[in-house]
Amino acid sequence: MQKQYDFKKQELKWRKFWEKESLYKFNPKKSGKIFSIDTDPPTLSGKMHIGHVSSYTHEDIIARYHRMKGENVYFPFGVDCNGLPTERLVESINKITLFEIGRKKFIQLCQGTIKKVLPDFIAGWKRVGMSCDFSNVYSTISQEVQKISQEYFLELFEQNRVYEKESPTLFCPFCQTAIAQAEMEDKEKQTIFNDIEFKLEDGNKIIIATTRPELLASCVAIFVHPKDARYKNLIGKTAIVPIFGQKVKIFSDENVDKEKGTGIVMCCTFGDTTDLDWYFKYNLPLRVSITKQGKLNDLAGEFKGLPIKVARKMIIERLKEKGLIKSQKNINHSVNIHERCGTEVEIIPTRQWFIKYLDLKEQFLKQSDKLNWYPKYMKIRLDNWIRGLRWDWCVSRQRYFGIPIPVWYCKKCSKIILPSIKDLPVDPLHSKPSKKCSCGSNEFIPETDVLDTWATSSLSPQIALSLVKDKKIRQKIFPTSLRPQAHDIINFWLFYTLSRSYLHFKKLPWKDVFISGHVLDSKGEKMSKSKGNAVDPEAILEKYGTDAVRYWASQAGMGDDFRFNEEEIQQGKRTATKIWNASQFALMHLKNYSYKKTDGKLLEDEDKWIFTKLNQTIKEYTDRMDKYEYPRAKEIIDSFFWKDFCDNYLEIIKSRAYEPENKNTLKAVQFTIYKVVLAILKLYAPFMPFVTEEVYQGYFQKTEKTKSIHLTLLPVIEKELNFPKIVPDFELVIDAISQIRKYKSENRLSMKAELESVSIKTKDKQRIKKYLPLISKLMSVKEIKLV
RNA sequence: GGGCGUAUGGCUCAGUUGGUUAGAGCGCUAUCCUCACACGAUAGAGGUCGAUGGUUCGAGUCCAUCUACGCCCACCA
Repeated sequence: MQKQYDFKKQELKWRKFWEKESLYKFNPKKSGKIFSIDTDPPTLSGKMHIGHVSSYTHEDIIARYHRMKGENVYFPFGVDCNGLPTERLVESINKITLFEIGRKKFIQLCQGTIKKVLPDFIAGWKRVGMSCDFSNVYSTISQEVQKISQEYFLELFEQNRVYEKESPTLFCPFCQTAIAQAEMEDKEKQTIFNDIEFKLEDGNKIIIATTRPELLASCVAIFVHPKDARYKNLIGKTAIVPIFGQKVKIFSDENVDKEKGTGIVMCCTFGDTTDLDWYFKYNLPLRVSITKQGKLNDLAGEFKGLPIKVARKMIIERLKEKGLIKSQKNINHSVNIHERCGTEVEIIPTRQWFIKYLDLKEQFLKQSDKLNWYPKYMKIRLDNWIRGLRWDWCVSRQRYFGIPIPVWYCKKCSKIILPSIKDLPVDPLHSKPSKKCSCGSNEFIPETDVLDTWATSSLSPQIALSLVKDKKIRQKIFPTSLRPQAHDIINFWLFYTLSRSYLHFKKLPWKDVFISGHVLDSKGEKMSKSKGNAVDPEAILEKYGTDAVRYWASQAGMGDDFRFNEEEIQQGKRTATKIWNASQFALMHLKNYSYKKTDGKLLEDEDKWIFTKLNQTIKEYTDRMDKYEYPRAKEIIDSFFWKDFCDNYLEIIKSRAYEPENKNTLKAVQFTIYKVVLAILKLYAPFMPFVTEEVYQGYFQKTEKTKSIHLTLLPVIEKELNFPKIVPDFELVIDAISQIRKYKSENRLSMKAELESVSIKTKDKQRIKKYLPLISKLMSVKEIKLV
């Protein structure tokens, strides 16, 4: 008999089988409650990482569980091919830059490259055993999705929720695009804190500390703290900015930190978000001295054209020449960088499109209240984020590869022209409005900006829905039952989807939200390519098999970051092997058995005991799974399978199975094995879909008829097979066996060594009596004395 | 600075509404090649539950304070 379960062969075999049979294809006609999942479309990147493996395993376990509960599971799959990450990928694969080949060619290249890499990319998700409907994968850049995204954009336009405005915007000079608040990250950087001397009109001098002297040309005001005794007399006076000479007023504001620098701060348009606040609060003049390219402009006079960092050096040099730098020190401070490229973010007034939602904070908070959060405490993160919002949602990006903003401007009267819905999707660059402008002009300027990726992925429930043709079913799918996602994008994807759903439907997009954590390295540190501690999922899957890796992943509870742990994967592999081995052994005794329900009446006490234990297991397992507590459910089935079934039940019934005293006792064993093994396989199936399928197909499929274990229903508690009274009696038996095992172990005897006589302690001499023959046979003891 | 979370044997984690000797797996030690499985079995050693104080007849489990770590947000002149 084969002693090793060959996972490699089996996993490939069953993956092919599932795909060929369209096992997970959504069937709108199937009866039963619909369980719909707003699957997170992974961002198209070269390869999946280990974090994907874990979070997608989590949602797949949930999906498989609900499918086996008899629900009609809608589990779509999509890939986010939109925007900057794809541009970057395409550039690196093709070893070109978009500037070299131009917009039109670049977009074509993107589309071509996506086609090429997508199948391999998706294959990763198939490999981890995802039970999505892969027959109908969406891409966020497809024509269909473009239509959806543009249509909802137009809807917001009609609601007066979309506007365009020249406004100070978070801008990435490297990516050449506006970005959203959520796209910023902090980074500690070393810089120089310069104490610079300013002259006052009255001839006095003040010292201002700044890390950004290159912005002197943009200085529009100076601030001190209203309660700073040192500078009370400065308030209201006028200072002269060195080098550039503009005169600026000195104000007082609570936001000034007295302890920082000299306690006097210059306000530039714009150095940071505080400057922005002051700009609006005190209605300060606008003096922009840096360009979108991150260079100084005309306002900077002789420094014009210099990149920010170079200009900083030059201006410091100039100040030094003039003796205006009083001191310098190195400090570490954190700056806002663009999370996609690491460039320091600037605030530059540009014309952008916004979705107006700042007025809806209260409503969003209410929506958050109504949502079922798993785990509960993640809600606070969203609420904090909503409360802290300061900007409307900037949805325009000055990028090439994305969904175009469906807008033209009349060349003559500048009016905004929208396409009609039936013409969507449109690319204003390559098409024209179907009608003349109301002013009579037939010439238009196309909008060249594209939509922010999140403006589209925030419609993921609608996108997923669009794959289903039947309208009635669509109504049942939305709001979806579940949104699974990781905690790092609560402020992005979760928030944006929730807000879009409110704007368009005044509804929650989902009933439940399930948040999963991150995978850390074995030391508990974040994995990253630069650190070199990232684990390659492919190598791990290759080494241990998918079931084993899923076993590891399923130890992470909701919301918890957890460590990569190769030992736990090994444990998963052992479990898969044990399932396979125990099944082979158990099923060996069913060779000439055909399952009959009436055999359930022939049960002996150990059979009744294992059935009762099974029922307890089913109950606890189901309770946990319903609350998305799959790690506990896994432990429950582990313990039942390994301890109760393998270590005890199978040992106890061996003699009955090998040398039965009569037909009935054998039938009872066979009946029990049949039902319990099948139940174990089913309970493990959401976690370890491959090995359970292998065993099911090798035996049970013939009798159960269902095409795959993954389409079967979970075992339920059968009243006629529940004998709670047996359990305490049998605990005595297990205890007695354990005592004899201990005696043999301590005396270095083999477990099969024969003993003349042994004494065991028991709580209840009367009740254990009837089991003494069983114990003595199992443990090869001639006489058992009760103490 | 605001918020959230976590701290239980060497490691990874359970411990539900406070109640008798704190659990599991891995690792470790010893024994057993027991006719499914040595990726196995049996047994054993090993924690007083981050710290301090409090509530209580009784606290890992509630309260307060503190410490360490992680994350989110703000600041970052």
